[in-house]
This record gives sequence, C-alpha cells and structure tokens, in this order.
Amino acid sequence: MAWLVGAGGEEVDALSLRHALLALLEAGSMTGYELAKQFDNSVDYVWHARHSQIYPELRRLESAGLVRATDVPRGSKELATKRAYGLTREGAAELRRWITEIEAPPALRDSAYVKATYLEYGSAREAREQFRAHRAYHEQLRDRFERHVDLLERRATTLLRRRLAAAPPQAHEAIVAYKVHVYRGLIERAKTEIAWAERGIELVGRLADADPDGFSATDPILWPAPEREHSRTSSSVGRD
Amino acid sequence: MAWLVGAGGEEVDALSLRHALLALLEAGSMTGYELAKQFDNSVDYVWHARHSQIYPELRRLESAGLVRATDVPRGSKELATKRAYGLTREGAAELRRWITEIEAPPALRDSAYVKATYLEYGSAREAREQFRAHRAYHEQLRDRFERHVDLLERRATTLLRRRLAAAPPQAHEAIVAYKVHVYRGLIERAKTEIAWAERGIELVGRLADADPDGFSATDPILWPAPEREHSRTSSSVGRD
DNA sequence: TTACTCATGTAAGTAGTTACATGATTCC
DNA sequence: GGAATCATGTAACTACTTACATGAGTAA
Repeated sequence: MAWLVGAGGEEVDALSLRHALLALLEAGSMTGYELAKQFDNSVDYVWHARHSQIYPELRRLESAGLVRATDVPRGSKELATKRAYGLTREGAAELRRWITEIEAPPALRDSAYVKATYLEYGSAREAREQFRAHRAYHEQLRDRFERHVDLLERRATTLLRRRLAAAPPQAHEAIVAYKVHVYRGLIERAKTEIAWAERGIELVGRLADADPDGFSATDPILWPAPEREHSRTSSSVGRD
Repeated sequence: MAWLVGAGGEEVDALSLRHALLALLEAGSMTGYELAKQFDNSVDYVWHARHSQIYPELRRLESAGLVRATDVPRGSKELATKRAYGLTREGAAELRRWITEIEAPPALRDSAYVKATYLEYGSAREAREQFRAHRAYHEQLRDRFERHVDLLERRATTLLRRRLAAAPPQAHEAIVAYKVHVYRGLIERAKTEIAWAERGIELVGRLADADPDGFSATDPILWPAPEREHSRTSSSVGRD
C-alpha cells in the first residue's frame, strides 16, 4: 500500500475513508461501532462507507500506526470487550498533511447523465420518468442537507459538540463555518440537478410536440453491419 | 455475474460501461480500438474508462451474446487481423431495457467536499489554495463542455454524424437535443462548483479577518483519550 | 422469552487502476 | 530506418459491495 510507506519513502495516496476516520477521532477516542455510527450521520453524506468496510480499515490504520486501540470491557458483568480507537501523533500529522494536499479530482462517472445522452432510444414517457426520478432524488437530498445545515448552525450534533468542546473558542466559528459551507454547497448542487431535470422535462414536451410519434428506434444497426458507406477502406477514426 | 443470467433468470445489473459500449455500437460496427477512440471523445466525459478496461468488457459482452465479433484483415498485406464488433438483436434490446430502467443513484463520495469539511485544520492560505484549485479545475471542465456543446450543435463529431446518418430524419432533433441537454447540464454543474469555490475563498477571508492567527490546531486529542465525560481539564491532553 | 441494539467481523465477488507487453502498419 | 499510431491485450492490486456469521447486553 503506497500510503503506508511514509517516513522517507514519501509515496502517499489520497483516500478519504482513512482520513475521514482520522478526522472523526480528532473529536476524541471512540470504539469502532461508535465511530461507524457517528460516521453515518456526518461524513457519510459526502463519503459513503459501509460498516463492513470501516472495521478492517481501522485495523489497517492501527497497523500503520495512525491510530492506537485498547480493549475496553463492556457491560456490567464485563464479560465482553470492545476496542476503543484513538489518534496517535502520526495520525494527527497525517490528517494535517492530507488537508493541505491538493488532489486531482477523479474522472466523472455519472450513470444518469450517460443514460440521458441516449434518451432518444426510449419513448417520451420513459424519458420523462427518468427526469422525474432524478428530480425526486435530488429534492430528497436537498431537504436532508437543509436539515443538516440547521443542525450544524444550532451546533446540535453530538460530534460537533465534542469537537467544539475540545477546540479553543476562537476556532469555533471556523469549525462550524466550513461544515456549513460544505452542506450549503451540496444544497446548491441538488438545486442545480433539480433545475436540470426540470429543463429536461420541458425538453421532452417540446420534442413530443414536434414529433408526436417519437423515435421508436425499431431499426437498430445489427451485426453484420449493412453497407452504409461505399469504400469502407479509410475508416476515419481520428480527430474530433 | 448477475447481468449475464438473462433469458429466464432475469437478474440484471445496471452498469454504464457496458451500455455505453452498446450505445456506441448503435451507430454502426467498430473495432475495439475504434470504439475506444470514439469513447474517449464522447462518453468518456460522463463515464470514464481506460482502454485496458474496454477490451475485456467487449469480450464479456460477446460471450453474453450482446455483441458479435468478426476477424477482419488489416493492412494491405493482410497479415494481421482486427476484431470488428457489432450489436446483436439481444444487445439492442438490452440497450433499450437499460434506457427505461430507473436506477438508484450511487451514494456520494466526494473527496474535495470531505476535505473542505475539515479545512479548519489547515491555515487560511492552505484553505484558499484548496478552493482555488477546485475553481480552476471546474473552469477547465466548463470550457471543455462548452466546446463540446458547440460541436454537437454544429453536428460536427464523426460519431454524431454516423448516428444521424443511420437514423430517420424526424429523430435527428431529439438525438442532438438530448446530448446538448446533458452537456449544458454539465456546464451548469461546473458553474455551481466554481461559485461554491468562490464563496469558499470569501469565507476564508472573513474567518482570517475575525481571527488573524487562525486555528493552528497544535493540540489534537491523542491516544489515550482524556476523561471527556466529566471534569474536562485541558491539562490532560494526551501524550503517547 | 423475545426482540433489539451493541459489537465485530469474514468471504466472495465486481469494478476499476497502474503498469507492462507485443507486434503490425503507415508515414516521412 | 525510425517514429507514430494501430491493435489487443495481461497481471497485480485496491476499493468497495453483498451477504453472512456470531455472540453479548438490555428492556418489555
């Protein structure tokens, strides 16, 4: 694992699950389960991960020396134990390194948009359904993000409270402000998607008016290809 | 592979690379290489894939019966061959099925946004750099998409020309319009990101004015965790 | 006693990445 | 003769998903 090298080798990967976990632990030590729960109503909105991914990742962080774990007894009878994770100095340093690192964003991979590119293969009704589903989904997201902004502004999440309690008072404004900025950004994103879907619905209407029968596309080009062009010799691939 | 079942089993996955390839083949038969090239300046904007992924995927599509391949001689001496792929009836049907299928969008996983959530760990300068990089990246994307919309509107890409040549004239408007709608949507998206980054830069400025020294965050909570619950004494910040 | 939450995982499989491998053909 | 590009891949690895497994503690 490239990011494990460090200390001389300095070949480091950027991976958000790791750093999201480190960031959560900045607010104080937690067990894997607690961490997973906190994850679910904070970072999970921007970086989704299943619990089954979080546990092994914590083990990896531990063996990389970025977190340290202790077995803590559970329950009154103390028959069972749980593992409490805490940041190490190296973990805190890695978190700060990651914050300052400029990452190349991953290439786009958006299924809804590739589908929309080929909507002419479906009927007007089907195209409309796609846009409607897109709108409904992003309306949900928008509402969820709005509720979250409200919680953050009222400093009403347990995680935020823990973090603020551990931070110097003059830092409180920044801590809240960056988080609010992120979720407001997500609200704007959602609104952009909703507007796109609505323009899509209008487009479907205009196209259906212009050509009521639509493009039923009953005549796909099957294999073997019919001779469309004479002299199939110099198939021009290049330049666009 | 669930999507391979079909014909009775009917357990089908939604995966865009497959369907993007099928969609490209609607415009006519192509070799793997030609397909990969066309991919690069069309679908790749919305669904990125490397060539090393495309070739095996074509083989899988072939063994699933969605495309059919023939060996075609290459060059004047005809010593080598290439494989030309074409849609089968099943492939065309699967493409249409996919268009009408409503997919659940994947959960969000956005590294830039999780990083922005924790920008208080860096300096104002570092925070600004993050937002500037974000803006620069999306300005590039916006420009690229604008150029692509222009090409589409002028019907100037080889792929679009081939597709239009193979489609009934009354369908031409819809074919172009959906593609333009997608790329205009991507332009709006990019603009939303640019605006977010700019508001971010303003925010950094306001926070720096309010607290010129910033939150240097020299005091992370390390392992073992101090007793948080009661008597939160700052003296007991952990040393490992 | 039952059901739920706490708590921690493993196994098998898919999708994608990076890096490498190989040889033919065409154009200058 | 050499460079670019045509053409088709393989191998090793990472991240993530789905589904399953197990058992303790707690409240009705």
